[in-house]
Amino acid sequence: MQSAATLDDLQGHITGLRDVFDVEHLVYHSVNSTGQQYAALTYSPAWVARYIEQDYARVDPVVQGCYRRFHPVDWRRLDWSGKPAREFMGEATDAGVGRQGFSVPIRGPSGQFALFTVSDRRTDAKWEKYTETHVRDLILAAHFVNQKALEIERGSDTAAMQKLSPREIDALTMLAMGYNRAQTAESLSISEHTLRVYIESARFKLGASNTTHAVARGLTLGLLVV
Amino acid sequence: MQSAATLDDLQGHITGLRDVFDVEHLVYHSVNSTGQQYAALTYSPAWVARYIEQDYARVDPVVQGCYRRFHPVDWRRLDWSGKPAREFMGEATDAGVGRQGFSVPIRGPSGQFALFTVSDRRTDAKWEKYTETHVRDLILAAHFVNQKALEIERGSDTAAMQKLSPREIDALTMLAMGYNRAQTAESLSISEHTLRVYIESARFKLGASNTTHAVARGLTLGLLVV
DNA sequence: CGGAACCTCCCCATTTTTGGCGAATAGCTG
DNA sequence: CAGCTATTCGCCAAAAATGGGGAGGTTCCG
Repeated sequence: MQSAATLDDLQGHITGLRDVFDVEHLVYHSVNSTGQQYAALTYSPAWVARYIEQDYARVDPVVQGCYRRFHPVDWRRLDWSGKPAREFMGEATDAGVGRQGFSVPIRGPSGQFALFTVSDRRTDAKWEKYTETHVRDLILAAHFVNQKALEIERGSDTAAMQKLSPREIDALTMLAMGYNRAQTAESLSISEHTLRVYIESARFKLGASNTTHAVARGLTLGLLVV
Repeated sequence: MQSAATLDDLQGHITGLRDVFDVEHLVYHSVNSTGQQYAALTYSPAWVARYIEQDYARVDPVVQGCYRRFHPVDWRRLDWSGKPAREFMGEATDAGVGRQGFSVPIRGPSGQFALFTVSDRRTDAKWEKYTETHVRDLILAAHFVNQKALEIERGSDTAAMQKLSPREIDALTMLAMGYNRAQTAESLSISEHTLRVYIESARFKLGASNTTHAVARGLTLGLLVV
């Protein structure tokens, strides 16, 4: 695997940027459409292991909050109410994660989602000032790091990217909008059987086992615009 | 509709930024998960009408290319081969769209996708230089404009954002991965009947007419992480 | 403490989707 | 021009999903 070397490069960027940005921790975490995820970060390995083992991503307000948000966000503006979230925060601070944090969500095609985060223990006032003056640079740094990260896996999913024919896209798009076969066929003015051919060829191209899977893959691969 | 006023604001930002960036045309175009789209741009109304009427988004290499790309991209690096693309380019240049262009794709939660574009008629050499020196500012401007754009529709889809229960997410996620009901139920260690309850309640919450629709909505709303 | 939301289990009838056969026309590309 | 892909049509039987009922337990928030 030559990806090991470049993942190290990414880690190098991360630690380098931490010093540049003068923060305690800096994290880049990415999940692509195939579920593969990798991260480069400065947290302790113990905390990372714990986080994965406990599947804390499901609880972590930073992940949950950023996943449905466009703008970069200060951790204080997230929803920390709820028992699991509060417990999580307790453990996190014990593990050395700063109480202050700022995260930039990044989205790519194929449903890729990444998070670029800085965290620290400054006081509220200082942190406020810090984020204000660094938002722009943090956004650009997030783009930069994500770019580097994408270079690691380039080739693997670009090559596998299948193209769908216009009719196949039409078909899957309507199915994704909730139409069933009969309605879709009527809308496209074709026989239901013809529609089946499209669905099946799309399924084949996408390596999907059924219609729902095909639609899901079409969406996450960015082939459909619903 | 009070959105008319703010859409004018957006248009104001666009024309303002065009002068700041010293380009012929500047375009912001956004599509959200519900299919609503709006744009603020400096192209001629005739060209815009033509574009919509002909559904050129399906052909336009800028749209198609950026939709499956993360990085900002120079138009020259896109794939202009293929008959429809070449015809489209001919019409576009006739309509006053510059031959040079640079587009920044922007993605938000809920499947939102927007495109921030500058276009001009500079020579290749000058354009090369121009983009090199302005990438950073263009990225930031794209974020800024998108932020303004999101403010227009804020409230409409934030309020409608339904939460799914953990089990509902589990269920839809596995279905999106291609598992059928039997396999999904087994994976989740529950009876198939129980699984149905989740699927149905998720369908209800999402206003979906069938499983495929529910999965599609879950994905485009950013509720599922496949 | 009481309501709300979540998780879990079951049956029957009907509708919808899928699997497995095959085949013809048109258009673009090498 | 040959070859490939896209588009379009059909039938039958099996498998899967949906609709419409009902019911008991836990957990959490106000």
